[in-house]
Amino acid sequence: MAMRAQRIGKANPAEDEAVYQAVLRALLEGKLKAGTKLAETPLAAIFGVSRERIRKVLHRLGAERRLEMIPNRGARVPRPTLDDVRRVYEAHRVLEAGVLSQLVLRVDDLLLARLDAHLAEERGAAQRGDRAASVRLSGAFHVHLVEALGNPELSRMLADLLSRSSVMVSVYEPAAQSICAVDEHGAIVAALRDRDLLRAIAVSREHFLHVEGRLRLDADGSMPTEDLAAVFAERRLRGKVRSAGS
Amino acid sequence: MAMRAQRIGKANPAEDEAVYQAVLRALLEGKLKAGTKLAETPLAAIFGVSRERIRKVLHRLGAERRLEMIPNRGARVPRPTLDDVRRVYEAHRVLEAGVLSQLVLRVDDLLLARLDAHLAEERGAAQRGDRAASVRLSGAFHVHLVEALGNPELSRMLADLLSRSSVMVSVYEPAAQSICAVDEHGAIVAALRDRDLLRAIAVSREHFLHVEGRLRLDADGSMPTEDLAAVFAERRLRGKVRSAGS
DNA sequence: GAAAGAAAAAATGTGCACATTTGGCACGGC
DNA sequence: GCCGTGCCAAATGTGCACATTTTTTCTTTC
Repeated sequence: MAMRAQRIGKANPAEDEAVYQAVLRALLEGKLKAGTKLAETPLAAIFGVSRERIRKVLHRLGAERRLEMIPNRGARVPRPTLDDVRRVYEAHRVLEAGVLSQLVLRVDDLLLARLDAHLAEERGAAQRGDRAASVRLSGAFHVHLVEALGNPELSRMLADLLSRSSVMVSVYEPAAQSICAVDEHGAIVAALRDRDLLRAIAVSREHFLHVEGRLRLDADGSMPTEDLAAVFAERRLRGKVRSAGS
Repeated sequence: MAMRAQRIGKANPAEDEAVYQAVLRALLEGKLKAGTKLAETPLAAIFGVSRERIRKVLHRLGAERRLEMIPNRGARVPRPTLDDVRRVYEAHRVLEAGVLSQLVLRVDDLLLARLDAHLAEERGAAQRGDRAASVRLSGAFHVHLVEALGNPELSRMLADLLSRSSVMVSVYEPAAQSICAVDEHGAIVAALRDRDLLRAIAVSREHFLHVEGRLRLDADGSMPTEDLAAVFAERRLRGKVRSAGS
């Protein structure tokens, strides 16, 4: 050893993931407003990692359609149109209808019991007025439905749609994050219990249309950019910003 | 100038896509058998491009789940288990059920006419004994169904599943590529014409189960590797293999 | 004064050199 | 004879320097 002083940031296999998670969480939490430019150099300075690492993460997020990549022009937080959001919602609706059609063939008491337990949790959170838990559980209900099929492909497809729609919703539903009504979830479970596929699909469809109906275009004029350093302030890696040239 | 001799291949924006398409087509055509190691250095030599470019393409294919990436160990053509294939088929089945549930609400004469025309094409190909056309049209039927919804999200999800399943099928259904029976497709259209969702879903489900039933595990012992240079022989870029260090 | 052009600045894309990790192979001990 | 240990070769991962493209800004001209 003693061959080299200190290597600032070589071979840190977990760093990619850390940066990825940081940006992703900022996106999911709505900290990054639509239209924000995510330049490589500033981000590298903010996180204290090399530009190549930022670059890799940005392209990965672009491949996942979470960022809009334009060749030679970098990454931006997408500014979805209302139609874009509707399409994602419709995809979710269609996927859930398919899931129900499969699920109705294999409902058993165990599954129904689990769903009932989840509904109870949701009701509890709603009665407590715990908004954060309500939002979380509300999304989790649909995840539960898919995972009951035990098909990773389908679970991943839904997770993709969910995370993208939650990002989009932050544009169009600024203050009040969408909460699915517990009763509507209960109606889906009830239809499943009766093995009534047509009713389950109809209820699920109504449910989604109900949520979609709440979307508003008003927040479209949200400020396009902001201060990136502030957004990632507490997420910076390595404590300091690297010797940083100067 | 004269600062540097000749820059072999800098700034060739279409090269990424060319390599990507070449590897992807080799995968779809079954030229690359399951388990084949795709090392960066040999591929770079074969295509006559830099290793970074190969690297980027390989990682992209990995993100699309078309290659299996293991950190520090490179890329391999995935060796799907029979369960993996079944899961992809099930996902396709579930997605189509959802599509039908949406489609049944908006069938019109134009859509029915288009589907009928497609069925006629399929029958024609079958009667002519044109196997290649049959396979192509058979897959296209399901694409038609999704695209009737006009939702790019859903179309992309299906395209992903289709391309992955066709790769997988090449492992488990070596000689006879799966051809959907035209009659079964016709039954789906008939159910749509009657606006009978339950029947449409049931028929579609039967159809997929029928195709799945044909899968065989026999080809699992397919030779794990092969000669990469031969596979990509006609796809090489730049004619020659680069001045190559000397 | 405004529009068009050119030069400069900034940001993205790429090849290369090198670090790191992995896998194989030989050697030696039990 | 077999297993553990340690080196060696090969393949992957990463930072950096530089090329290219884009954007900004300053200058010039009508």
